[in-house]
Amino acid sequence: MSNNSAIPPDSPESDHADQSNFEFPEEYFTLDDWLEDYPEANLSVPTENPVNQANKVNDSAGSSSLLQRPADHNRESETIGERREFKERYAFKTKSEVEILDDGYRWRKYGKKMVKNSPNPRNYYRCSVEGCPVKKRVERDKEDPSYVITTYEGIHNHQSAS
DNA sequence: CGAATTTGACCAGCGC
DNA sequence: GCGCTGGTCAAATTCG
Repeated sequence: MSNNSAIPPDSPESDHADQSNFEFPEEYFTLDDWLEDYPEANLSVPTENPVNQANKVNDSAGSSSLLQRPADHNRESETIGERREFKERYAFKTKSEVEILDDGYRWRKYGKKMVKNSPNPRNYYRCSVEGCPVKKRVERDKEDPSYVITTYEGIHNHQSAS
C-alpha cells in the first residue's frame, strides 16, 4: 500500500440497495494495483500481460470509468505455447465492513476457501441467474480486514435481477 | 415450501 | 511422482 493517500472515512455498505444507480465506493483499486500489492497473485492468476493492460487506468476522480462494461477489455489470448481461454477479470479493493455489497445482481455463494496469502477465508460467489457466466470472488485484506477485495469475472448477459 | 447458505470433500493444475 | 493450493460441486441445513 503506497498509492493510497486519501481515504474517505465513510463506508456506505448498508446505506441503500439501489441496483439501478449503484456506485462503487470512492476508494478502490484496479487489478493492476491489486497485483502490485499481491505479486504472488500474478503468478497464480493466469492473467495476461500487465504491461499493456493499463488501458483502464484511473487517476483520482474516475469512479465510473471502471464501472463500464469490460467490452473493450475482452480479447483472445494467443501467447505462450498453450492458448487458454481469456476471461475478463476485474479486481477491486474497497473499504467495507461487509463483503456482501449489493451491486444490482443476485449472488449465490458456492464455496469458501482459506488462502495462504491471507489468514482470512475467501468466498466464492456466482450469479444466481442462469446463463450468467459471471463469478465473483470476495476476499478480505490480510493486513486490513476493513478492506475487501472483490474480483469480478465475466460479463452479465442479462438485466439486473434482484 | 422454496431458495439460499453452509461446510466438507473432490478434482485439477502446477511446482518441486 | 508426490504434494500443495486453488477452485468447484454436492448434500444438508437454515432462513424467509
